[in-house]
Amino acid sequence: MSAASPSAPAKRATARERLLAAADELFYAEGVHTVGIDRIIERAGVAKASLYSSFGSKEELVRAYLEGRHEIRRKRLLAGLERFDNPRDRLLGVFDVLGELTATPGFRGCAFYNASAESVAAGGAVEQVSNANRAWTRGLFTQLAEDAGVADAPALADQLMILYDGASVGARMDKNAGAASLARLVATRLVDAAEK
Amino acid sequence: MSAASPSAPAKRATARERLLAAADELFYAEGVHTVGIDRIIERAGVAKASLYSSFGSKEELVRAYLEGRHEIRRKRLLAGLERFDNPRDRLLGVFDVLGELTATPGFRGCAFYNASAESVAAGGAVEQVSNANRAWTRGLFTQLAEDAGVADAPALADQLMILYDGASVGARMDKNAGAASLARLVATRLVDAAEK
DNA sequence: ACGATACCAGACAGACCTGTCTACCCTCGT
DNA sequence: ACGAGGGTAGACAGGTCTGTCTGGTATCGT
Repeated sequence: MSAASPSAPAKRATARERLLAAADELFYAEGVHTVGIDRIIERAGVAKASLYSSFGSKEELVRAYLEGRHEIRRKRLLAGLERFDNPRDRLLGVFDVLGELTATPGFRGCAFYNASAESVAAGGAVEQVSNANRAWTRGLFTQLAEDAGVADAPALADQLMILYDGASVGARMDKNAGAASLARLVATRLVDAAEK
Repeated sequence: MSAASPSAPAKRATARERLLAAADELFYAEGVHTVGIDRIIERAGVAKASLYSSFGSKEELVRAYLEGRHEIRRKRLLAGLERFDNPRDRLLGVFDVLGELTATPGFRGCAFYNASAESVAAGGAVEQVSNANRAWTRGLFTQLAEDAGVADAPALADQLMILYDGASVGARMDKNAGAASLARLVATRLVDAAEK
């Protein structure tokens, strides 16, 4: 644990990277508010001064954590959608990717909603990144719906957002990884009805 | 309970009641973790000792807060459904009641999910009450679906749960009170498909 | 009248929180 | 060779948190 990576020739990750990795794990698993600075620097094996020289404050670390989550999510979704070879499957494929995500062991719901539920500040970092993340998702649904030849793509996107959010909540609260495939089923009907 | 009228000679609410009322407002508006004991006793106009003699710990106060929310929700839903005179409208009416709720000024999402997002303890009070609340909701959907003559009522209930959760999340995160009526629209299709 | 009960006000302990600061160390690029 | 930058270790300040405890007050049933 304290030793460097066994075979990696590369230098040890920078303090900022280790900090971000530790924050990602702890914040997501236990909540932004519950996890203190000390826990993070301990896991990262980093001095407290490094945290503050890298991020400036806890809130900025939280922002960086959420921005990282957003980026990862974006990449995973886009990469996961590549396996489908037609627009309709790509649109519904969002729910397949969600299904894989909710089935992973550490799944604990949407990082943005969770952070938002804890945050006090109205226009703070959490809200900003959350809004950006949701706008991106809505845009993705809209684009995929358009590609699939749906007449009113934004309207369908709004419906799919509800299903997506609902499946995420269901998977977390009921510990039911099947929620996403159920949402996919419903989504299929909506897409069928909206197509053509 | 028709509450104490402002001019009534009735005695002041008991310390426990005022505590619970203060906890309900503050915990829901700002989060369980963010709001400290001192804030609650100040708003309730109560001594700290009264809180601890009434509830024993903050966690038990949180449990009482959520149990109160569950009870209120149960009553509002059942009362709100009485206006409908046929089973199908009652089933869909759940989304009408949700729509009214999400349109109220202080709406901040599902109290149970919010508390759960903040809580650390795996089998703690929050999880217990949340599970009971979700089980009740699922049972309500199932019963109403059965009343409406749906063949596989539990299956439809699971789908409606996703829509319900999704609308709640959408209303909170996007500050969009229209999410519930959109969910109702989708629910209508599902019910139509499931009927007979 | 009297004791029980419920309550209020606030000091206090001990833990934990964020954020700052000093002091030292190690490894680069030049 | 050497200085700068990035990093470590940890003390410290000033708050806030939960929970306990003492002591005083008001209202009730009997």
